[in-house]
Amino acid sequence: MGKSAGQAEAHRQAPGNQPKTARGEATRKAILGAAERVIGAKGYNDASIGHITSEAGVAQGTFYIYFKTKEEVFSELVLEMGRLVRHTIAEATQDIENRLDAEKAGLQAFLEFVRAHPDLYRIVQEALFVDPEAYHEYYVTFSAGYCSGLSAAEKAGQISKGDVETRAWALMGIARALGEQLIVFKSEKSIREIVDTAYDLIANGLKP
Amino acid sequence: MGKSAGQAEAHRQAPGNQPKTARGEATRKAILGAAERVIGAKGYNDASIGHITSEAGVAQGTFYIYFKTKEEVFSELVLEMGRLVRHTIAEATQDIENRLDAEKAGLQAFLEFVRAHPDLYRIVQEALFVDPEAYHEYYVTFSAGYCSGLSAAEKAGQISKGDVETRAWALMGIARALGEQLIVFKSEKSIREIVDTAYDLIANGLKP
DNA sequence: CATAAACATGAATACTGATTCATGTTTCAT
DNA sequence: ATGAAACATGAATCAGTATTCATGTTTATG
Repeated sequence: MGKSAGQAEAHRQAPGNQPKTARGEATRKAILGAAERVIGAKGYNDASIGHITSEAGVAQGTFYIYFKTKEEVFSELVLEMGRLVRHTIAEATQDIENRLDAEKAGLQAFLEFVRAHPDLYRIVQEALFVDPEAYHEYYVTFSAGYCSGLSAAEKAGQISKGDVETRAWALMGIARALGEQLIVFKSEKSIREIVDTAYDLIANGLKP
Repeated sequence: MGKSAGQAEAHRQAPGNQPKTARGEATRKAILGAAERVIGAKGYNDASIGHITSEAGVAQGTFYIYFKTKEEVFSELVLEMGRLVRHTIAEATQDIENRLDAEKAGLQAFLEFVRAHPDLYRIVQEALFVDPEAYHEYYVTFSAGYCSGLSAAEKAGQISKGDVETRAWALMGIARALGEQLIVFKSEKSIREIVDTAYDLIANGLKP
């Protein structure tokens, strides 16, 4: 059907333009990286195309060769962030049999990721206002994975019974809040300490 | 020293202008209420002063009699929200001796509040980008109260030992995520169900 | 090399929306 | 009642910035 369909990753809307040479590829990457830094630092609205292109070292018009609108780079950033986080956590937990251990390793990987990419983190938060659809996709996808993991663990008797969906949201909420404490509130605690405390809460609860 | 200092509530920066008659008071309230609805619905950036004043039924210039800038109404909304939430939770938990019971009642009150005021909820989220200082104050104040509550409970042997600060953030994270699930992701679960599941997690953890 | 496609430029366009201001109207104290 | 302060108006100002476009430059390819 028609022209060859480019890479394997298919999304909604046609992107502004896929680069067709190495030069184009590099420029597009430069713009995307600049957008990540600038939007992460100043927020979506204060990050002008001018800022982004000058950070990328290209002219203003060049932006529109690769992205249809300002919102489009933003969406792409959010999507990329989602893939990256899922990949990071999956990798950190892939050969851990026990769910509780996986929970701990996953939380640690997440917090380390967040500390390493504070910009991307803020971008996801801002997506709720700039691109609600992307925000939804981010969390829904995440939640779905979480739910099936919890179901399996429940069946295997590794964790107690309980509504998996609510539990998934609660656990995501813990991770998110601890990540936020780390980067927005600049906590100086070590990730190790945080994870140990959180794990104890997740595994055993507060009961004496 | 100088003129009488108005009401008891002192904040940073001088406000645009405190009204001095009943008429002014009413107008100011109308604008604040309109701002809550409009900003809550459209977000900070898409909510223009024109929208807000027309929703309030006053002329555009009237806005600036009571608020110095657009950001100032926003700040005020965030501050108000903080007081309201704390008040709601304090009231719901005031004569509960046991910390775990208080946790449950507090979560329930919070979720009910959030469901009743979805606009105010989104506004606090957006504060991270529009007015980081107000955002900080919101969560830091909250966290401080939480920490002292947990410390006391720990000393009284009502809950197990553990770093109170991390625990406080984790618990706030649970509440926030469940609130978000409720209004942003339009969950249809009853608050009762959610609270029961979350309470079990908080009290007993996931261990089988 | 030649030539078309891809890529790059940055000035010009177009529009939005916060804030100001000169001018009324209402309220209050005397 | 009357002058001053408080309140209200909405058109005009002013600035920022997303997007377009006419014009070059580079790259791939026969």
